[in-house]
Amino acid sequence: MPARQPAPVNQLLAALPDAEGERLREHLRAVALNSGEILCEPGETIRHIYFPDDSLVALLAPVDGHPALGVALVGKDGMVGLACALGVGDSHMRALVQGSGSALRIDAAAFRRTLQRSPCLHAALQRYADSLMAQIAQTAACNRFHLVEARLARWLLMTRDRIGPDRLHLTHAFLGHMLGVRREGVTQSAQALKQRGLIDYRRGTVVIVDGRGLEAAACSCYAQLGKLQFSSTPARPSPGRAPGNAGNAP
Amino acid sequence: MPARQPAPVNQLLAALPDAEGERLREHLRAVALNSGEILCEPGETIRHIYFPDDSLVALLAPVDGHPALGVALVGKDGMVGLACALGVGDSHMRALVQGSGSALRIDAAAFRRTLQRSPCLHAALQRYADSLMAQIAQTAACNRFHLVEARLARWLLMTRDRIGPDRLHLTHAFLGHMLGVRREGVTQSAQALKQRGLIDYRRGTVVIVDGRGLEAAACSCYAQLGKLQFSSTPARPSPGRAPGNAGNAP
DNA sequence: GCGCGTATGTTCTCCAGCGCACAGAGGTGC
DNA sequence: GCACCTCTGTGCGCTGGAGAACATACGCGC
Repeated sequence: MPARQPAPVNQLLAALPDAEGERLREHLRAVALNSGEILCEPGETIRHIYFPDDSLVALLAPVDGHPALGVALVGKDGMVGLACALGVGDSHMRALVQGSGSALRIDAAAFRRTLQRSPCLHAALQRYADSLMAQIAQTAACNRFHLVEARLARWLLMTRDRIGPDRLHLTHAFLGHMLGVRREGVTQSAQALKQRGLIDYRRGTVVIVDGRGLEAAACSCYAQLGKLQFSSTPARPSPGRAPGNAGNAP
Repeated sequence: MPARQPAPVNQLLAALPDAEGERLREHLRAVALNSGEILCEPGETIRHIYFPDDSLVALLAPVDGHPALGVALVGKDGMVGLACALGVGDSHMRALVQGSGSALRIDAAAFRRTLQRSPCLHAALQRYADSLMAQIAQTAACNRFHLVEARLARWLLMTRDRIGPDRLHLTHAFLGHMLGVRREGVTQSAQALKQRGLIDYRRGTVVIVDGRGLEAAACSCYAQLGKLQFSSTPARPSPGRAPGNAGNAP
């Protein structure tokens, strides 16, 4: 079947009025992001802003000894380098490509200049900042209270929601880093989900078999965030709020 | 001894130029906040914005069964109701008063109107949003990796940094809610810190005896955030970055 | 179709923190 | 000074996940 046909385009950009969109697009350039690539390190000055299309970027919080913990996912619903939009030059987090794909990139300086003349973009990014904060806060609580299995299910669903297809390219070790647990813990939880027929996997690929079932296995944080995430960045400037899961029909 | 003498005033407001400050102050009204009071519930529309002076507000992330987890502290360095400043009407978090004291309050609608004519305030709030996000992300990682004792030390230090005096009014049970652990766990960790002469406590009051020692007992997240927190909202527009612990001399 | 690197499976011990139940010990109000 | 309530101390057994050390299995490249 032909994947990636619906031309997944970044929702923040898609929602812009023509004039602003045009102005921004002059500086945007399509780039390919490869899984494992690091776009930004904590403490580093932000040089580029990324608007993912079908790529997926994880935001990681650094901790002394440990490998950094995944606190948020940025896909076509968001952007990487938000701090720059908020007037802060340095990033506080590591931005790591979790899913290969394309994104639109813009130089930080050009972005800042353009942003000053783009009230709609500015407003959208502020709303996005709010939703990202909610996502991070929820993740904080989730990491504290929920078991690995539920958190794994949540992360898989969040990944799928942002890239589209049910086939994800992820290893257990990678997921372990995101969730802040050992690789073995991921393997065990994944096995449990597999045995229940919710997912399948094999050497670096995870397939979501039963999305509804996986949602049931995930912690309540998933439903909680689903609501927030999509209502804050509606693709169309229509009045009503979009329902939680749009475009994820089997 | 006369506490609260140095007239602690909210730093976000103090940094405003006269014109903007004046305009905002017309709508601000001093209110007393009492420990345990809830200023905002998740999902609720934000009605008032608070700029704490010597009061202290904790932001909590809600989770299904559990009591909500503390993800950030807002004192004289910040504001409660940030979502409103970002153009979002509803809060995603619970705002719970952790330390009694005074704050300046403004009606959400009036705040929004004033904000449109206050570029400096607007810029400051965007930077604050960024720093708050960093704080929440760090807390997420901290909760995942660090032991209760270190996290307790961090929370106490963060509390002190925002209210000034070394005497904090907190029960073990309350701290347990903030840290997402049992009250007994707090008791044990607090005992350990007490035996090492770092803190003392007794029936709802914690005293920081050895601040430097407590910093050593806290996890690296404290130092990490100290840098971020205070550099992003400097009280004076002087060039250099403020060092981590300013104004906490005994 | 062979070999090697990477991904996954398995087992064991250890421990921080949970849940529960109850025992003091300060304060407050009458 | 008595009753009462809230805060703190302590002792269980239990378990999710950490750490570590392997065994297997898949698949790419040559």
